[in-house]
Amino acid sequence: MPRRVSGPSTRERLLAIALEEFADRGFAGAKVDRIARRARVNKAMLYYHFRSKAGLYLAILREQFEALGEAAASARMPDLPADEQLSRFIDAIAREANSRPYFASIWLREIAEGGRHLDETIVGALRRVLDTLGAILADGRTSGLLQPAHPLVIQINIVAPLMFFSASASFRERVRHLKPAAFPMPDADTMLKHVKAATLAVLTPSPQSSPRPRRRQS
Amino acid sequence: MPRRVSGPSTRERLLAIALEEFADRGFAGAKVDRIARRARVNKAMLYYHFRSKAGLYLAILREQFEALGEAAASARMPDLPADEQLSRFIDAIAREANSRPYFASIWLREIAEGGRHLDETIVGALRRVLDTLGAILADGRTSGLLQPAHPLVIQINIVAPLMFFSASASFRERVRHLKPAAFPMPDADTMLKHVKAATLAVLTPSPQSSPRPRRRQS
DNA sequence: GTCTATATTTTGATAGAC
DNA sequence: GTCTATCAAAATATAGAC
Repeated sequence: MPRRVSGPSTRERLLAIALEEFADRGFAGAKVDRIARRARVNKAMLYYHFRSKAGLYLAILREQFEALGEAAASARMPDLPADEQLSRFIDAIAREANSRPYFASIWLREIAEGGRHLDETIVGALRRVLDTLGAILADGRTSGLLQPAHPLVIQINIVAPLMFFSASASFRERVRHLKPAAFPMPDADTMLKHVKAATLAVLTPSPQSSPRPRRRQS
Repeated sequence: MPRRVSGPSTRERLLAIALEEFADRGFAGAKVDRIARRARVNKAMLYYHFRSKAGLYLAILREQFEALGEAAASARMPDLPADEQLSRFIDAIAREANSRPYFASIWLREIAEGGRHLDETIVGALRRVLDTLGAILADGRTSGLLQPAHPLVIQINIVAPLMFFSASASFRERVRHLKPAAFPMPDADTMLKHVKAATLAVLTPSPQSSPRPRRRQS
């Protein structure tokens, strides 16, 4: 990887623009010519660096999902109370969705595609997310802070709203101009707070339950 | 619309197959030739009935989202307690996702596409869903059964997990064979129950709050 | 309503010079 | 690493006979 003084390398420019294109148009909808043109890179260079359109897409998927796995794993701190770890976990997912504006669309598209482009590396990253959450929930169960629950169900209840919200930003904007709603549009932070509140609300044992651990109320 | 004794018309066969193709591959990924071949219909007939690939897709989108709007609206019954209406609303969305296996993918894809293919008819159907939920939440606020909340936030918290779960069925199946998880995969009903529980849990006033309406606990 | 044949464009990919 | 030129396949769409 030659480091230049002259800004992002062609490889990096390709990755950046391709991310946008794949997110906005999907794998089939994105066009190699367009990516190369927008990145101001000769099309042949795309094939030189990534061998094929699929290779380019895979490079992007790997980068995105590995970052996700990493972020999720960093939420786990066995010494913290489980509910706090859970809150960190949700923050981490939300941070990915908000700081990487194209990530949510990519994820939604891959779900719809049945994960056709996700190789073992990426499945591993996703598994890492799920395992992290599983460990946090196990902590909560042990300490009595959280009720037992199915990790995948909880994960979907966290991930789906955050991704859906993030990916639908442009659509909401369009509709806001076309057919304004009766109420103002919520922002990302409102959404995040609600996901947290909902997740903790179901997982927190009801006050009259057995060990009655003291919970602060938000 | 000529009614035959000989089974589904070519138009209906095209719609059915195209729904699958668009859901599995997206608008750009679906191919007109393939749709025609799979539907055992001459390709020219596709253009005869729908004028273009986009026309065919739009017909499908309209049908799917109008059914959704209808289903959602039927959940509203002003005489029922708001929490019960809310439960019916969630059931209605889940029923659409489960009885129309391709609907969830279509929805996720359109979100990712920024709603590029959604015309005013469809935006209207989506608005109908949101308005229905808004009315139910307003009921709940009036009666004190539900805490005030942003309709769009609640809707996303209901819709996104259900669609995500439904659309990811094939992916989960693939992963189950490839890298089995430590726990069994949840089914659609488990997911639905959790979405309901989470939604009601956040929206139900905490016991020590002002009007203290009696809530049954599940 | 249905089919054959075909026009036209787009698209992913590469050869080969520099 | 970079660029020009170009290929071969695929894909949307239509003309026109029946």
